[in-house]
Amino acid sequence: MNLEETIISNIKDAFKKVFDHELTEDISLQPTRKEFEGTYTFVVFPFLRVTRKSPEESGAAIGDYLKENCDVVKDFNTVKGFLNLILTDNAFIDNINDIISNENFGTLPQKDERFCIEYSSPNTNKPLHLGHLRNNFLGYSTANILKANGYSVDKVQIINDRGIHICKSMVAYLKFGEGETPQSAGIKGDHLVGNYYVAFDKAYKQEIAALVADGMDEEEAKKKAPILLEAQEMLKQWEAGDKETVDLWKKMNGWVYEGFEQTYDRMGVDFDKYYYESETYLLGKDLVNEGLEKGVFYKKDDGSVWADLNEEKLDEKLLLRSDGTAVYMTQDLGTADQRYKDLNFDKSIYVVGNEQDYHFTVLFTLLKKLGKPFADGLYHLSYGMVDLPTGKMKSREGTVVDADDLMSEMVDTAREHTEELGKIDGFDDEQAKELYDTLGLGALKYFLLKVDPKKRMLFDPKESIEFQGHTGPFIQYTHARISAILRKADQLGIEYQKNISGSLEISDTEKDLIYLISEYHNKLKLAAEELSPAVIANYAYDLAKEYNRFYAELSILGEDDKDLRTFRVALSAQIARVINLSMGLLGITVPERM
RNA sequence: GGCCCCGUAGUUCAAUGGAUAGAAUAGGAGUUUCCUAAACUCUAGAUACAGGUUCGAUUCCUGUCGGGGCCA
Repeated sequence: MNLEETIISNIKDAFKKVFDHELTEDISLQPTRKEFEGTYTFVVFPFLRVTRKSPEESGAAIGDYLKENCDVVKDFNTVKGFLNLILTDNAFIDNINDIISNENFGTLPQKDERFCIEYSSPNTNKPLHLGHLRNNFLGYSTANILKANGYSVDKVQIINDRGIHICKSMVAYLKFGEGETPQSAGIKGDHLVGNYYVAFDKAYKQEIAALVADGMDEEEAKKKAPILLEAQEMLKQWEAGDKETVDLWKKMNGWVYEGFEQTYDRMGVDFDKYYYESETYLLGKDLVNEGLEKGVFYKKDDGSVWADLNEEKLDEKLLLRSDGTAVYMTQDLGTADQRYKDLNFDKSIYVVGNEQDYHFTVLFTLLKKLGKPFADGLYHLSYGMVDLPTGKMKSREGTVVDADDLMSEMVDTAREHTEELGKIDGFDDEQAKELYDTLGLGALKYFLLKVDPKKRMLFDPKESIEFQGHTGPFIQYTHARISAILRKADQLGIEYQKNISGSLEISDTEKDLIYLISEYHNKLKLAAEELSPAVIANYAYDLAKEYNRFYAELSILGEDDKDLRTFRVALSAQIARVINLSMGLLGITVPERM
């Protein structure tokens, strides 16, 4: 039982003994605000009906009981209905000792629950951009958080590798490509294919303009432009399995996948299983038939199939066109079913932008109506868009921030910054390069993960990514500082990995630090409940900030009292450990030196 | 038009219904014979508006205004 649980249990006893009342509801403690003395605060307002006394008297009665009966409570004060508990120094020492000796600290007991998490899920007609970075970092980090909570996790992505968009790139490549390859052009495959997608759009627009100039109505021109007709024809060829078309499709997608792999590698994300739409786009029709048989879907006179979701206030939804072709929803129904068969998950999380809120609400509702056993375990991790100062990113307007470019810029900035500060003494070239990667990507990941996923956020290319203040590098710097201390402590032969002994007088800042470390598991649980890496990101910042204050306030290696010196080194080591754990959950590495 | 999300310092972000709304950044003032100043300390500055529920509302409810998204 940890400190908080001990106190809660004693508070329950207090209610029993002092007020003769058995508390059935869960009670929780809050951290005491800085301006008051104490570590934990118990809010008594909600229990006044039980105590039948004033807030102050109620708090004092419980405080008296705890002071008398609870070993860890040294004293208390009450302000209005807030009971602030002051703990004994030993309580803190015991607490830090528990953590030092706990090899599994940072990992919660294994649970018998299996998660599937889908993220990234790109199209193969263009490279990854800033929005994908938020998506990937969120998905990857959330998977880490779930694993640390003791769940089994399968990371999957579904690649949108078919359809009219890829045919557009293919048509443009045939027209303008002249046999170019990523090797011959010297650019990544995903970028190369993306260029042809852009080339298609350009040619398409020119053709529309020409047709309109000849007197055609614009709407009609958009449908009749020859290059578009070619792309549509190519899609038919592809669906018919035409060898030449399929070969070209495989070749170009192969280039894209190579490019993507490089990007994922640099991002530091990975997947356990890949799904391809070309293999799943026909799934789902069986489910539609199943729905018809069960009477939850219906057929219109023209043969199209619909679901009536008016009861759920969601309108009517098309599931099969009159010609029998599927829509996205059909496919997603089939994919969900398939994935359940493959992975046997209890919970399945889709990391997809909030512009698709409606789509997923409908999807989950349909699966429930079909009586699928897994439907209740589906969850849409709906994250907000990343806005630029100019507004939303639009590929047509060239306002997309490319993922590869951005990562490179971040690493360059890290290098410039580090050189300016003259901090590369003693680094060889390879180490320096590694450090720039660590810092540049750390800054980027932290920036994108520190914000509540649900909220839209602003990315200002010029000002957003800083290396000072509430940033990844600030936390990384704290870790580097501690590492330096530990290196010296090793030289001095200080044994800081052992439990602390002796009676020590510890400062408020040190108590705050121990309190923060002891909160780690709570934060880990909270982050999993809310599927929010931001919880961890902000926690890591609080911890680093508090440590830097401690570092400035007190001398660690220079402390004369040997026991106190060992304690401070040991505390530092545990802070470094928790920083490492937290940042690891975010997919951010922390350097030993910087 | 219908539905959904969001409005917090100049700016970017915090705050399970709890105390005097926290940080960062930009602004002002300081700290280096001492463990890494990518740091620390001090200072000034915000809940869009109007009601309601509550002992207590940034948080919950209603309306208004503003921003974004989805469906046609």
